[in-house]
Amino acid sequence: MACDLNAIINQLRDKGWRLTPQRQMLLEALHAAEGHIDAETLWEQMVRRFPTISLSTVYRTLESLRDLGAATETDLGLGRVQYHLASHGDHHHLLCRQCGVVLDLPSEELAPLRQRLLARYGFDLGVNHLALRGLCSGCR
Amino acid sequence: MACDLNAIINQLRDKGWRLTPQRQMLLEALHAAEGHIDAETLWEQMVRRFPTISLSTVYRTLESLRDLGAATETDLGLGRVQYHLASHGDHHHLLCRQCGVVLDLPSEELAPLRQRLLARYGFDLGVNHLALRGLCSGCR
DNA sequence: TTAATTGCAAACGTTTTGCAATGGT
DNA sequence: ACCATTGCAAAACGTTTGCAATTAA
Repeated sequence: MACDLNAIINQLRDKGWRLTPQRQMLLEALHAAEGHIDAETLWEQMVRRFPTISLSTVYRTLESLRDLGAATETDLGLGRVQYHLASHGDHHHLLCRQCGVVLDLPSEELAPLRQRLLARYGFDLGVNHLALRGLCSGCR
Repeated sequence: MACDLNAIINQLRDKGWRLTPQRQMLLEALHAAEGHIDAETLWEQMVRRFPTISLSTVYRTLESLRDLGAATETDLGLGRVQYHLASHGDHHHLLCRQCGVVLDLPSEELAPLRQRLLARYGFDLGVNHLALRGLCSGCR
């Protein structure tokens, strides 16, 4: 909610961020998305209320949010890279190859796999961003 | 080996495929790659022996091999989509976010996770193509 | 005041497409 | 001979960048 966003904004300000109307609106739209959203869709939503905002500003703002740790970037292998607020927490994605729906999967669900990959392959699986493709319950 | 490739070629021919020199060479190069390779790298290898081959032919041939089930397409979230022969078998990919190395992971390693996702989310995880990002043993 | 940020337009890298010419079957 | 396939050039796509103008601090 609002307090959530204000906390994020204050953190960003502490890191020297300038809060422009464009950035404020982008944060609101990103928060309202309540999940992953791509740069162009975000821009389409913002341009309705702020007709002069440019797509490059959206891209640059998302990049900067990512660098500051406030947003997370996920390439699900669809055409466009997805973003969400880091405050949404670590999670992976279940991606239906039929209908395209994207479900969030809590990080903990992959704990056993992480342990196994570490023990057997010395591979330290990331706790975020994974795109697991398959068929959702509706499409099976 | 050769018999492997010939079997594939015969299968494709049965489906009405025309075996052009370009296609034969692409299949050889794809086989020689012994793993994932992207369209442009494939083209760079082929153009040395066949200077007039075009990149669009490589793309179109890979697309057609994919549609016929002879090749598998994997978007690892790197810039370029990767391909390998379907005869290489089902497997997933461990992708190091540091050094970029890609390790193959047998499908069976994900069997427990598949069962769990099916039971808990009704989600039928695919047996192929998964890109699991993390850190390889060398980079940890 | 001044350095960060913006909008625009142009560039980028990968992939796709239209079309006339070529070549397997 | 026929139609799938090819090479070329151009377009499409998502994304990044250079630059002069603007603006939050």
